[in-house]
Order: sequence, then C-alpha cells, then structure tokens
Amino acid sequence: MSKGITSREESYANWYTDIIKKAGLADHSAVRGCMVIKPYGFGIWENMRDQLDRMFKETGHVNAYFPLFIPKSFLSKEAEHVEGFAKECAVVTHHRLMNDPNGNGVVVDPSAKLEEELIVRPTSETIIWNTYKDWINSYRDLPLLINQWANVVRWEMRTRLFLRTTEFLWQEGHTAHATKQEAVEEAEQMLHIYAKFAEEYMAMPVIKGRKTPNERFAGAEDTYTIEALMQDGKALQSGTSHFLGQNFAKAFDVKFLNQNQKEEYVWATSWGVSTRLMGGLIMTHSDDAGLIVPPKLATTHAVIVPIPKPGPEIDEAAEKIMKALKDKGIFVKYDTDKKKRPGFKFAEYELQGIPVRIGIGKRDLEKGQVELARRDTGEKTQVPLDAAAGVVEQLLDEIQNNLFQKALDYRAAHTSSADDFDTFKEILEDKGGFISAHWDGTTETEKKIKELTKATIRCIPLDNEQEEGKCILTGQPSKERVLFAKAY
RNA sequence: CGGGGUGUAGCGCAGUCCGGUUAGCGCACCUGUUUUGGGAACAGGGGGCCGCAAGUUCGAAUCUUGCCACCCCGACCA
Repeated sequence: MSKGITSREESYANWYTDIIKKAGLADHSAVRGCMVIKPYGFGIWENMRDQLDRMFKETGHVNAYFPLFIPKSFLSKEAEHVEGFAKECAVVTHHRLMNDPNGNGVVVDPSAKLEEELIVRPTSETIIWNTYKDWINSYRDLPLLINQWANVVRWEMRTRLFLRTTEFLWQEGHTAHATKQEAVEEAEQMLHIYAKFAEEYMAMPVIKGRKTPNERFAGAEDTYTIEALMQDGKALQSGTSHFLGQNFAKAFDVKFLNQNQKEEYVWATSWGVSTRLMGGLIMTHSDDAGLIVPPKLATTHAVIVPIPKPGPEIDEAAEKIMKALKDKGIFVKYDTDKKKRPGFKFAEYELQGIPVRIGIGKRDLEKGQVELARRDTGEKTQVPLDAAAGVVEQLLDEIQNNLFQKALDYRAAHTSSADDFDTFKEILEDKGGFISAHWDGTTETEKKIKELTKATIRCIPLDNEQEEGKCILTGQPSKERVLFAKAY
C-alpha cells in the first residue's frame, strides 16, 4: 500500500516505528534510548502542550521551573519514592573534563568529583517540596497550584520511540492544599482534565480509574489514571494524577499555620502527562498508509495539490481557497513543488496524516469544482470552488468525530468480561483488549495473574458498579470488577 | 541484564563464507529533455573514515581479537 511501511498485521511494532520515522515525527538518536523529535512531531506536541497549558491555566494553575538536578540526599527523604526510582536514575558525579594524558581525547577529571552527587530528575517531587517548605507558612499561602513543563530522565532497560524513552518531555503539576478533601478534589479534577483532553482533542477514548496499591506511584496514597486501548489490544497508561497525602510534606517538613493557629502538614497532589501521548495518538488512529492526525491537533489541516502542477488558473483558485480557510483559522498549505507529481504528493500527505487534501485540476476548474479527499476514510468528493472552504471546515469536524467514534467502537468491541480464569486467558489470547473481572483485592493475586498471563490491572474504574462475585483466580469473594489488560 | 539480529553513500541493501584491479545496486540528490488526474522516463553527474581500535598479511569491507552503537523478543518499568 505505502512504500516502506510494514503492515500492522505483519508486525505491529515495526509498523509503529515505521510510521514515526517515515512521517517525520522522530528518529532514534546517537544516544541510547533517546530520540530526536523532528519538527513535524514537535509541532504536534506543541499543539498538545498549548491546549493542555490553557486547560491548566483555566483551572487556576501557573507555570514555574525547577532545576534539572536533584541532590542525592533529597531523593531518599521519602522512603517509597526513592525505592520506586532508585534503579533508573542518571547520576552526575563530576563537573569537569580534562585532556587525556595518553592523548585519547578527554577524560573525566578525577579532581572534579562532586561532594554530593546530583541526580538528573526522574520526577520533581523532592526538589519542589524542598522549595515549598520555604514558600508555605500560612493557610493564606494555600492552595499552591504550580505546573512545570520539563524534561526528565528515567534509565529504563528497554525503550521505544515516544512510549518509553530515556529522556522525555512532560508536564508535572505539584499542588499543595490545606485540607485532605481539597487535595483529593484537585487530583480528581486533573484526571478529568486529562480525560477531556484525550477525548476531545486527541480523539482517544479513555477509561478513568484508580490504580491498585501495587500499581500506585511511588510515594502516593492514591493514583488516578486514564487508560486508553491501542489497536493491537494493549492498554496505554496515558496520564496519571496522584493524591500524595502528607507524605512529601512530612518528608520535607512543610507545615502551615491554620486559621486556628495550629500547625499542620500540607496535603499534596502531583499529576503528569508526557510525550508518551504522541505514541497513544499514533496507535489509536493511524493505518497502513501512514499517520492519521485528528484535526484539533494537526499542524496543517489541509493541503492543496495542484494537478498536474501549479499554473495561473490553479494558483488563482488555490489563493481563493487559502484566503477563505485562513479566515476560518484553518491552516492550509499549497504544495507548489513542480518536481513531484500529484500521485507522489497524495501518498506523501497520506503518510503525514494531513486531515484533508484539496485537489485542484484543470478538469475540475472547467466545472468550477475542486476535489476534497479525507484522510480518515479516503473518501473523495467534488465541491464547487466557492463552497470548498466551508466544506473543509465541516469535514474537519466530521473527521474529528469520526476518529473518536471509530476508536470508541474499537474499544467497545475489545472490552469483555470474564468470570473464570480459563475464559480470561482465552480472551487475552484471542483478541486482547480490556477484560472486566472480579479480583480478591490482594497484591499477591494481582502479581500471580500478571505472572501467568502478563495482564495487569489497569484500573478500578471510577463510579464502578458494585456487584457480588468471585475472584477469577482464587475464588475469594469480591464486590466489584476491575479492568485487566496487557499494557505498554 | 539474557536471547536473537544489524552496522558498507541521506535511506534500503549486495559483496564478507573462499583476502587481490578503481567497492557495487535501487531509491533519494544535482543538470538537461520529454512528461504530469495515485509514488514518471531517458541521458549525464556528485556523494564512501566499508561502526571503532589493534593484529595477521606483499595486500583487509572480507581473516583474528577487543570494543562500541542500534533494532527486535524477553525480564524490568508512576
């Protein structure tokens, strides 16, 4: 179908990598596990970032920036936190290089050893709470609603473009509150914002839920998550929001005087989404012909292809349409490259996932028409030149909705329930997806199921229906179903 | 970290087993001509530390040793 893209059927993993590389989103870099995000990929990320940033600001958050480096001692102040991250930290031990006495380039200067090692942040709770200690004294200083856009480093054993890279870009919100209830509400609010963003902008349906204690963030009392389902039947944890209780406040001694003049520890949340969302975006919509970008995140909404090449009449028609589209706030590109033939351009823009293609040829113009082709369905229609911009605007809405609906249908078709372990395993084998099943509530059972099937509990859905049942593995009583899946 | 694989032009590969002129092919790139409604054709042209290092040899992309990097599968992973 498309040149150089492995089909999903042949190898989903290779298809995924091919899409990213051929569409120009990102590349492997010279550094192990780290990627170069190319202009096209970064443009889509910028659109995500800008929209999320608006949503954060609308809910009263402000941006700040904290250091990349964290003193080693900070990390160990919260016991669970350090345990969760210790195995994947990049550590700075020296601050100077020198010429190799043996003439082989440069070497680390042993005399420049740091007194205390610095950790490249895997997440910023510790450095931020160490700072909050100085910022918070009174209930009047609360709530503190801060977000930062940053890069973090987690030295994972195995990496995949966008889904799990050694260094990645993300935002991390860190809030401080006077009461437990307010903090819980904040954590829930941010989860809803993530879900709204995923569904309305990425056209990626998500399940909102809570993590089991075993899958919780290191140092959290409760972790909320949005879980999406990819085309290969695997789940992708797409965003998390944590209620941190008073754990970090206690670890960093962050207290405030309440209105009754009593000293109290602050209540905390943290929440984040990362460039992993790009992976979710790709795997939710794209096909064997290439990337598909939902219009609300597209850097270019429509592209005009002159057929067979630019010329006075076609240019004039293109100008007209471009002006009308720009007036509507729609980004359009006119491809005037004379070296490439139309067929090549068609394939190229499909690969890049541009939502709408506008073909203008002499034959069309003689009839006063242009051809519109939508990326999601491949459907082509002839429309009058004067009406083109209006139809494109409408098409973009339709594409956005259709992508969401398609993904929703896929998820519905790949969400099952199982009441015994054999059925559970069969479903996992046959079609994957989410499986709703009873679980006895113990970490031991959860781990055993993972060991036997590789499936994990993705979440306990919010507003979960209460229902008597028996654990699929142990037969112990259970009062609600949880959502299992194999995950990225 | 275990298993498998790959490093030769921007990309994709052949050549390596069995050492020997000037390292080759397709795509891409440059020039020109003809083309142009679903990845154009012809002609001419440019581009190489053959992953790195050491060794064997008259001679190494090819043999030996060491190292490095990346990919896939697994283990691991808010």
